[in-house]
Amino acid sequence: MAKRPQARIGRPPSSSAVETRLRIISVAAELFARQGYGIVTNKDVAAAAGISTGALYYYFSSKLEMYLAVYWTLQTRVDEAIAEAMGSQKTFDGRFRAILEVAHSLNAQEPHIAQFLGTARVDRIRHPELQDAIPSPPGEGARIMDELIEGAVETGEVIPKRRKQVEAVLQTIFVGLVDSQSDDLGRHRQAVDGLLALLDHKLLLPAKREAK
Amino acid sequence: MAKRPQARIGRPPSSSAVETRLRIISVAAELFARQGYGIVTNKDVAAAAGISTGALYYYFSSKLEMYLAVYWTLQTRVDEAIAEAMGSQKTFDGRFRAILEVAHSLNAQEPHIAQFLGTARVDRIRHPELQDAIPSPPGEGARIMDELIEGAVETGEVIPKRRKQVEAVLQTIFVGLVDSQSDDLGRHRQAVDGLLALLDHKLLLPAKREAK
Amino acid sequence: MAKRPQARIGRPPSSSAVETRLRIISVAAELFARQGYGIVTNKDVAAAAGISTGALYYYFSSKLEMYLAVYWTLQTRVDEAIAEAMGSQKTFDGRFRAILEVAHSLNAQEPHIAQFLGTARVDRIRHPELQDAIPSPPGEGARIMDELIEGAVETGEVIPKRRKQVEAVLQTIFVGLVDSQSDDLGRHRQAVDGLLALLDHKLLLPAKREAK
Amino acid sequence: MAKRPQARIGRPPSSSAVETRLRIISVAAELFARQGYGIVTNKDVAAAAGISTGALYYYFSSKLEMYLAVYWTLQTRVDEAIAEAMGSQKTFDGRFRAILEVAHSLNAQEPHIAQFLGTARVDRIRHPELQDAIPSPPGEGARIMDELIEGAVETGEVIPKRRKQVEAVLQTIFVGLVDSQSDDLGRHRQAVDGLLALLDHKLLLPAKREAK
DNA sequence: CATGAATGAGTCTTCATTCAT
DNA sequence: TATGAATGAAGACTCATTCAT
Repeated sequence: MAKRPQARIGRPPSSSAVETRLRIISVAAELFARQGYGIVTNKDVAAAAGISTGALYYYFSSKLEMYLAVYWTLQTRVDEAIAEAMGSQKTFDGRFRAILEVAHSLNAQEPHIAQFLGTARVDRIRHPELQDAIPSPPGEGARIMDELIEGAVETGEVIPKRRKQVEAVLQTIFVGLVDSQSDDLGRHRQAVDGLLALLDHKLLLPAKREAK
Repeated sequence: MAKRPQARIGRPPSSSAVETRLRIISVAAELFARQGYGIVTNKDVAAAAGISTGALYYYFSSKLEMYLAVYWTLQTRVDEAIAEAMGSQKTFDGRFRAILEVAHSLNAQEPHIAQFLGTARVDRIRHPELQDAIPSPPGEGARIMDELIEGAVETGEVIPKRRKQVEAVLQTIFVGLVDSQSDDLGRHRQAVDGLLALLDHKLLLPAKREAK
Repeated sequence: MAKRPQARIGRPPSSSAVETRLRIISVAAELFARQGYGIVTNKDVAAAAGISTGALYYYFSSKLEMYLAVYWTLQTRVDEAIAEAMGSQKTFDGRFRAILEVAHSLNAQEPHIAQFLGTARVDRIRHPELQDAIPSPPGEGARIMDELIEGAVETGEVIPKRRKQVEAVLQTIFVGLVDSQSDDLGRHRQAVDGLLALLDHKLLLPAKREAK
Repeated sequence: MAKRPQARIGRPPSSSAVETRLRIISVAAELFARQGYGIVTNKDVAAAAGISTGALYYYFSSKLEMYLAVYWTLQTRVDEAIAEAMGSQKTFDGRFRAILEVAHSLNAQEPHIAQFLGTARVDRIRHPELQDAIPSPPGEGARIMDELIEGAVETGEVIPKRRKQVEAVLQTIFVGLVDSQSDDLGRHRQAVDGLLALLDHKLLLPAKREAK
C-alpha cells in the first residue's frame, strides 16, 4: 500500500510552509486530474489552496514546476505500490493479478491518482514543455515492464518470441484501465474481475453452435 | 468595428468552397489529433490550410463547430468500418477478431483517425462545450457494444452474469489500443496479434514450476 | 494559453485599488458620454486611465460591468439631486422650476453626467445586454415622474384627464434638454430660462396682427 | 405631406437597378433607425435587401455612402413636409402648431423616419466620419428655425431679446419629441396634444392653494 | 511568507472591404 | 449586375507571471 505522506516527527522549522506546499500539491492533483494541465489556471489552484496566485510562486518557480511536483508525488506512490506487489509474487500470473488488485485498491483509496496519471500521459503529448520533463513510459514503468516480462520468460509463461506482443497487450490493458475505467470504481472493479476471469478462461467460452 | 481595412485581396483565383472545406477538416483533424481542442488555435488551422483565420468563419460558425465537423467525419468513417466488420461475422469471437483487424487497418490507412478519437474522449471531459455536443460512448459505440455482447450471450460465449465484466474489459481494450498504441503502427500490430494470441490461449502459458 | 510572458513589471509603486477604480470610472464616464458603449474600446479606457487593458479586468469582470458601474455612479448623483429639489418644493410649478435649476447646475459642475445619461438611453436601445441591466425610465425617473404628476393633480395644477399629456410633455422636455443642450452650457442656460419664461407666459406672446 | 418616391413614368433603362437601390435604402433606413450606424452590418442590410454584401458595393462605394444616401432621402422628405407646413401659416403660433401636426402625421405614416433622424443625430456625434458628412442642425433645420423665429419677431410673438431662448426651447422640444416619443405613436400624440394645450395655457394651471 | 495590483502576449471572433468569376 | 470566397485589422477577454509592499 502507498505510504501516506505524514509530517515527520521532530522537525519544527517552518512547518506551516511545508504544510502549505503539501496542500497545494494535493489540491492541484485533484484539479489537474479532472481538467488537465492546460485548463487548470494558477488562480484555480491558488483559490482551492486558500492562497493568492502570487504565493504560488514562493513554492514553485512556475506552473510547470508545480505540475511536475504533483506528477512525481503521485507517480512515486504508484511505483512503490507496484514494486511491492511485484515483490510479493514470483510468477507472471501472480504478479499480474497482484498489480491489477493494487491498481484497484489505489483507485479506491485515492481516485484522482489514476485520473491524474492518465491525464498526464495525454498532457505530455500535448504540451512540449511536459514532454521534456516527464518520462514516456511513466516513472518506473519501463523497468517494471521489463522485470515482469523477463520473469515470465524465465518461468516459461511467455515464450521469447512473444515478448513484444505481451508488452503491447499489457500497455494496452494498463492504459485502458486508467483511461476508461478510473473515473468509476464500480466499473473499474468489473474490468479487473473481467480481466482475471479472462486469464482463467472463464470470461469467454467457445460458441455452442454457429447462429444460422 | 473594423476601421478602414484597405484590403489587398478578394477572392483568390480558382478556389472552390467544397475543396477548401475538406482541406480545413483534413488539416484540423491532424492538428486536433496531436494537440487537442484547447491547444490548437484557429491560427494554427488557418495556416495549415493556407487561409486566414477570418476565412475559417466562412466555413464554420465557431471553433467548436469546426471541431465537431472533424469529429463526425472521422467517427462516421469508423462506425461504418466497424459495422461492416460486425456484419461479416456471427460469433463474438469472429466479430472481436474482425474489429481488431479493422482497427488496425484503419490505423494503417489514416493514422490520425484513432489519435483524434482518443484525444476527443479526453477533450470531451475537459471542455464542457464538447460534452454537450459529443456522445459519450462515441458514435455508434453504445449500439455496437450492445449487439456484440447480446450476440455473445446468444451463442453461449458469454454467460449472462458476466455481461458487465465483458463490457468493461472490451472498453478497456479498445480505449487502451487507441490511447497507447495508435501512434506507432508496428506496436499496434504487436498489440493486435498479442490480443488474438490471448484469445487462443497462446500468449500466456502456465508456469513450468515456481521459481524459488 | 499565454506562453511565456516574461513580464517586465508587477505592482507599480504607490498605487491604491480604490483610487484606480475611481479613476477608471471617471475617464470611462467621459469616453462613454462622448462616444457611447459600442465605440469606446477597452483600450481607450485603459489608455485614458493609464493602465493596461488587462488591468481593467481586475476591477470589472467585463466591459458591461464597467459601463454599469459608471451608469449607477452618475445616475445616483442625479437621483439624489432631483430628490432634494423635489423635497424643497410643494407645488408642481415650484418643483419643475427646481428640477430645471438642478439640471442646469449639475450640468455646470459635471458636464458629462447629462451627456452620459443621454447616451445611455440610446445605448440601452441598441445593446440588448444593456437593456436587461438598465431600467428604462432611468434610475428613480419613474417614481419621480409619478410623484411630480400626482402632486400636481392634488394641487389642482393638472387636471386628472391631462395626466398622460403632462407626462409626455415632461419626458419630451427632459430628454430634449439632455440630448440637445447638454453639450453647451450657455445654450443650456438659454433653454432653461426659455422654459421658465414659457411657464410665466412671457416667452410667447399673442401676435399683434396677422401678417398678410 | 411627404411625396412618396415613385418610379418615374417613361424611364425604362436599367429600371431594376434603380429599384434595387431604392430597396436597399428602404431596408437600410429601417435597420439604421432601430440600431444605429455602428451596429448594423453590411451583411444585415444585404440580407434584408435580398442581395449579397458584394452587390452593395455596386450601389454604394462604402457603408458610409449608403448611410448618407439614407440620410438625405429621409431628411429631404422631412424638410419638404416642414416647408409646406411653414408656408401654410403666417404666425409663429400657427406655424408651430402646423409643424407639430406634420411631425405627428409623418410619424404615423413612416415611423422609422423620425427614429432614423434621432439616431442620426447621435451617430453623427459618435462617428467622426459622419460628423464631416452630415450638417449639425440637420437638413434645412437651421434655415427653418431662422425663418420661424424672425417671423415671430415680426408678428410680435417673440421679443427680440428672447430670440436665443425661443431657439433653445424649440430645439429642446423637437429633439425631445423625436428622441423620446417617436417609438410609440400613442405617446407621441399625447406629447403633441400636451404641447398644444401648453400653448393654450390649459396644460398647467395655477395651484389652488399651497399644501401645508 | 503572502498579497494584490499590474502587464502583455495571445485567444476567439467580427466585419468592412476586395476581387475573380 | 451579382455572387461568394477571402482578407486583415481590430475588439473583448484570459492568464502566467512579476514585483512593491
